[in-house]
Order: sequence, then structure tokens, then C-alpha cells
Amino acid sequence: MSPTRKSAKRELPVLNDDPRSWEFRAAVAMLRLQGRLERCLSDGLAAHGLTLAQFDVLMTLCHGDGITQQELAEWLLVTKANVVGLIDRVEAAGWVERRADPDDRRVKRLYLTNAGRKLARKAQPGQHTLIQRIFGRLSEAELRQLHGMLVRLEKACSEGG
Amino acid sequence: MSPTRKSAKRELPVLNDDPRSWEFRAAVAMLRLQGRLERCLSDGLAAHGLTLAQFDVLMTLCHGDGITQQELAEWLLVTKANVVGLIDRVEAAGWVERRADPDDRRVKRLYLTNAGRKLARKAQPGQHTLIQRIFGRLSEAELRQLHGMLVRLEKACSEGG
DNA sequence: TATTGTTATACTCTATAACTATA
DNA sequence: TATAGTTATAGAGTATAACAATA
Repeated sequence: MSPTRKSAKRELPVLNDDPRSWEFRAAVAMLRLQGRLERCLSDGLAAHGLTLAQFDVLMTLCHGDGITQQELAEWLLVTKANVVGLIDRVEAAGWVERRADPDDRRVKRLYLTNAGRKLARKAQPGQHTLIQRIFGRLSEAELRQLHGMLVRLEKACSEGG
Repeated sequence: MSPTRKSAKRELPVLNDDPRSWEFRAAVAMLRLQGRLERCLSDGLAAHGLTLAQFDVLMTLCHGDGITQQELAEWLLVTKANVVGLIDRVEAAGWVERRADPDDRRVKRLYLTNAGRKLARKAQPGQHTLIQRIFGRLSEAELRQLHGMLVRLEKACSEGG
């Protein structure tokens, strides 16, 4: 955690205490957790010179080398134009490379370099430790429930979104 | 949803199927949901000319008018320098105003203008509808459980972060 | 000395539109 | 015509450091 970014000391108006629906309270708690979680994980990645988005790219390619930029854009839920800049950066860093597709000369397929794979493996343990420390507060039964709920919620997001 | 940002059609390597710990699977599902959720809610706010961060400011001030910029920074988990830009924008839009603190001439306290309060009230129903549509997939019992777990996870983030 | 807010600078991520080269 | 990737442009958010005014 950077020195200028401290955690709140004083109690501020807590939205969670509102007399609102449980849907709303859960959503607010989700958004607040999102901010915290993102920052926790980002701080852990900064030591490796990685942003969360870049780590996301590495992890995606770790599990599915050779996808196209368009597919990565759909997976990350960003536009293909965004993927260009994202890949430009990780390619400049030497972690990912674009290779022409022999069958369709329009497409470029993305592959991890050895350095990228190595970095992914190096950065993962720290992320795992953080995740263990945070999510380890819940029992395995709770984690299973949570996982199920999150998957259903994501499905709801995708369908109507 | 913008026309160039489509939802994924093809099945891509799904990290959730990894033979990993439930902590990890839950975390991955959480991060994916949070990305989706952010985009859903952002898209809903764009119609009102608001970003999620700006709506967050309005909602915070709705429930706690008169906080200082430093307090807002701690609440939003960003640096005070970031708050300057954030408030510059919502102040320029006429939704928030800075007022000098009579007791401490260093601090500036933040207040919603009438326009800001009106906008917050106008933008809220759409957000509520979205939240209802997504989180309404879960039963009230599940939502209570989820809420409890999210609060515990956020606490875990804050403590060790 | 410490704190509040500010300015200055730079980088990442994102959205949009127009463009190219292929198909 | 449609698609994959690119370029160009703009704006928002963030991190960092140095600064002014005040306590």
C-alpha cells in the first residue's frame, strides 16, 4: 500500500445501514469490496511492474494461448481498440507477442513469451497469498455458496446487460 | 451498452474450471462479476452524464453532506490529490460546491447543490432497477448471506491491506 | 512541524470514430 | 460488405511529488 493512500480512520456515513432492500445493500457492499479488492491486488502486482489489467491478460493467455485480439476483447469486456493499447504495452515489456494467423491474414494471435510466462508464475504466488488471506476468512462451505451466487449474478449481468 | 462493446459469444478458457482452491475460484468469479457489474452500472449512469466515481461522490454526499475533501478521499480510498480533480469536475458541472470551514481555514467542506441532489434522485431509480434485476436472482436469505460475507471480506481487505 | 488542499506531471484504461488490409 | 486490427483523439481515474496556506 502506498504511503499516501491510507485506510479510513474516521467513521463516515455508512450506506449499508440504510433501511433499503437487501438487493441494494448487497450491491453497495459488493461495490465497496470491489474498490478494496482491486487496490489490494493492484498493490501486490505493482512490485512486479504489473497492473491488474495486464495481469488479467497474462492469466488469460496462461490458460488459453493463441487467442485473437478480438477474442481477448470480448473476454475482457473492452473494445478491440482498447486491446491494441493493452497489448502494445505488454508486448513492449516483452511478455506477450503477436503472431500472424497463417489461415486468415487479418487476425493476430496472442502468445505468452517465456518472460511473460515466467512473470505470471512469479506474480501468482503473491496474488494467491492475498486471496487466501482475504477469502480464507470464509469457510469452504461459504466459499462454495459464494462462488455459486457470484456465477449466477454474473450470468444475470451478461444476459440483460 | 455501447454498440462496440459486445458480450462474449465464444467460449473462452474458463478460469473457474481450474482445479484450484475455493478461495481462488471465488476470487476469480468475484473479479469477473465486478467487472461486469461496473460496466452495467456505468452504462446506466452514462445517460445522466455521470461516471460511477461521480455517482459515488453524489451518493456519499447525499448521506453525509459537509464532509471534508480529506474525509472523502479516505472514504473513496483515493489520495487527496485525486479528490481535487474529481470535485473539480462535479463542481464544474454544478452538482457539488466547496465551502470554506469557518473554524479551520485550511479545510473545505463539500455540499450537494440543488442540481446535484436532483440529479442524484433522478439517477438512482435506474441504478436500483439494474440492481434489482441482477441481485433479484438471489433469494432474500441468500442476499443476507452474501451481504454478510461481503462485509467480512471487505474487513479482511482493510485490515491486512 | 503537521495537515488541508492545490498544482504539475505522467501513465493506464476507456470510448468513439475513421482508417487499412484482408476476407 | 463484413471483419480484424490499427490509428487518432479525447476524457476519466490514479500515483507521485512538490507547494501554499493554515494550524
